[in-house]
Amino acid sequence: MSRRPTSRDVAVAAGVSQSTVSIVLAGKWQGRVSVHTAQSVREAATRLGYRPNLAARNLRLGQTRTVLLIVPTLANPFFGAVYTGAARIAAEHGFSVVVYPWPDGHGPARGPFSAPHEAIDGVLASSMATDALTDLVVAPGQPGHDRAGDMGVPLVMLDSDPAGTAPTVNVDVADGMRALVGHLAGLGHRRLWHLAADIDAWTFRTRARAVAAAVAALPDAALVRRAAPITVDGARAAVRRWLGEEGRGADRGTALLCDDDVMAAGAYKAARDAGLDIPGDLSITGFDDILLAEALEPELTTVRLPAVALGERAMSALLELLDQGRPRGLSLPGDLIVRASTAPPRRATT
Amino acid sequence: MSRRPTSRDVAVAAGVSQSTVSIVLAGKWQGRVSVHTAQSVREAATRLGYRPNLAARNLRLGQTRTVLLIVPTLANPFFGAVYTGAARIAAEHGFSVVVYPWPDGHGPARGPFSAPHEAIDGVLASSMATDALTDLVVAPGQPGHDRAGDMGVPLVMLDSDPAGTAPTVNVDVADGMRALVGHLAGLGHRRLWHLAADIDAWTFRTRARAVAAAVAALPDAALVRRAAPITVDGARAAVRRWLGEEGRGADRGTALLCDDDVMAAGAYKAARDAGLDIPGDLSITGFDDILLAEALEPELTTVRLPAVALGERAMSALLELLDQGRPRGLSLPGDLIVRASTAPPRRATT
DNA sequence: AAAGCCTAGTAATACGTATTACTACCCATA
DNA sequence: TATGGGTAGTAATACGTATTACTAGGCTTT
Repeated sequence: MSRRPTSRDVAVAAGVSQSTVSIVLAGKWQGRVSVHTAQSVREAATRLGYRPNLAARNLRLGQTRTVLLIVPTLANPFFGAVYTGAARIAAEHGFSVVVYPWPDGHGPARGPFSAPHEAIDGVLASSMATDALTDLVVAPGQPGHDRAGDMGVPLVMLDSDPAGTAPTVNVDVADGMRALVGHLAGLGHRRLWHLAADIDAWTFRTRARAVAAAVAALPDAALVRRAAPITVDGARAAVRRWLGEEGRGADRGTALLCDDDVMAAGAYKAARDAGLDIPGDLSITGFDDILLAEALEPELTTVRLPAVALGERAMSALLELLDQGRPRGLSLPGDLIVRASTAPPRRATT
Repeated sequence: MSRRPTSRDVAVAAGVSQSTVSIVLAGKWQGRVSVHTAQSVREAATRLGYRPNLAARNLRLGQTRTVLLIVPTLANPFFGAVYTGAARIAAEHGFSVVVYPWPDGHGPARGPFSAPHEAIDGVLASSMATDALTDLVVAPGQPGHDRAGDMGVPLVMLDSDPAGTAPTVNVDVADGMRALVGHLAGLGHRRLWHLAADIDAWTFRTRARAVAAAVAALPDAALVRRAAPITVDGARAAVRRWLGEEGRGADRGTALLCDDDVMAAGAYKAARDAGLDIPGDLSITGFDDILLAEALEPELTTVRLPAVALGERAMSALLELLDQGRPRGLSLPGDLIVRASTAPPRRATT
């Protein structure tokens, strides 16, 4: 018999009923089964190499104790840190976390959604476009599509629009951007460029608005924004064009705020290609503080996001949600990390 | 009734039996159900917002059409690329891939293994220590522990020891290292250092052996090896000590081979700390060709691993295994990518 | 008209587990 | 001897699906 052993096989081997096996292996046999019998059941289970069938258990219990963490990409280690935090809290409560990289990055789903999102008890979704999330929870075109989170499994969103129906655990990206602008302004920069991610997600919209507001609040400061893909090459090409078109005049920005560290790496390349010194000719800032930030030369001034804490708090919120609670959304602060990629502009513009 | 609707609810709503619902929604109703009835079943399902319970389906079918990809870490984007390849092939066959970052990196498990590895049809495991894999498939101390892959779910290993019982899909890391040594030797280097990962996994043992053999085959060449953690800081500290102890004499290596790109980033830092020019005073090489390699300044000479292809081939092998086939292990070549971090040694040592 | 076939479904069942309700037995007490 | 209570288990059941075997009724063929 090469068939995988079931609890009934164990029962036969131990000379007891299947119920007894279940009770013993669940550890709930105190006062219901004799020590001797319990021992022989465990022995039989070990001997047969029995492991419970999770599909059956899930069906019976109506839960899987598994949570799906949806991330836009695995190319950015930021989400690995989010996972770490979520997994730690989950483990404390007997839950597992499994990662599902969204097929289309930050964007909405194209084609059928194939993730096993029904065999799970809840979903954590990070930094996704809004459309993607409603598609996730309820198939488009079906009733409830406008009520994401009311149907399907409980959902907690990370780094997403707090105005949605699902609880959100956020990084205060607006404050982070304000800190960067404040830092640059303090150094004397007045002509700022913002290289924005070309993704319609809350987190990026918020960054753009925060930068605009912060610069607007400065006297005699100017801001120009351009969009680019969140890749080294995409950012590099965008900045190269930018410098080619406007780089000659006195109009050129003296500081470049990038929407994330990966884009900053591309900006470094483009600046070097154009013969600009960093930070002498151009100060550059990132966002996230991933590994890359410190590896760049000069080391990148950026905002460190509490990725691990983000994962922890999100998981806690989801557990509360599973427990019929009503978690409040919250927002964690980031930290301005000043390194070597920012300096006073060589020639003051005031 | 806020209970989630079942196929029986749909049946009642459509005025048919549950079997009919199941048949219609599975799309197998050709010639068994009238067009009119099929239509009303689908309409009822949509109206109720019915979605099948996967636990029940999995139990009934005895399969989940889900594969677990176990990776040592999400901090290294290499594994994101492996995922991409695996997911593509899986999707073509109606499978989903879910990622499980091993709690202890490349190493064996500590404490109970909490991954949902039973609710899946197969496992892909990448770059893990051997002990970790046997623990995964069969709990330690149980029969079959020495026959990983014979019990439990089918397993395909990536970047792992081909001598194991599970089929392996590998990168030819030995050839990659030989190419790097050959490149450096061609530039005139004779005193080589190898900064090795302090992990007891096949992939790193193989790299070390390949470097040793390649250097041994060179006339009048010398090699020194040290181990370090696979982190920027770990590598940086190791190289700092190394340069401090041996860096003064003529004994110092003129080229430093690092076991992966992340370690190379740490080596950059240490070299800069010591006032060494790269590649003038010290050539440095990496391995993997992750994003970081091109972002470093100077850009890193490394070996590009076909991560996406690796994931694709591994998934294909697993599907074959699930189909009762006997896939042969295979090994994909890497590509030497020469960038700016390697150059002839400033003063020849011969 | 009898026999067979096609159409359009349905009833019954099994997957493997966890749990609830029950029972048989033994012993102590009245 | 009857009653009650504790001990050590077991029988039965439900979770929701997919599938197999079956049936009722109408139609065609000989």
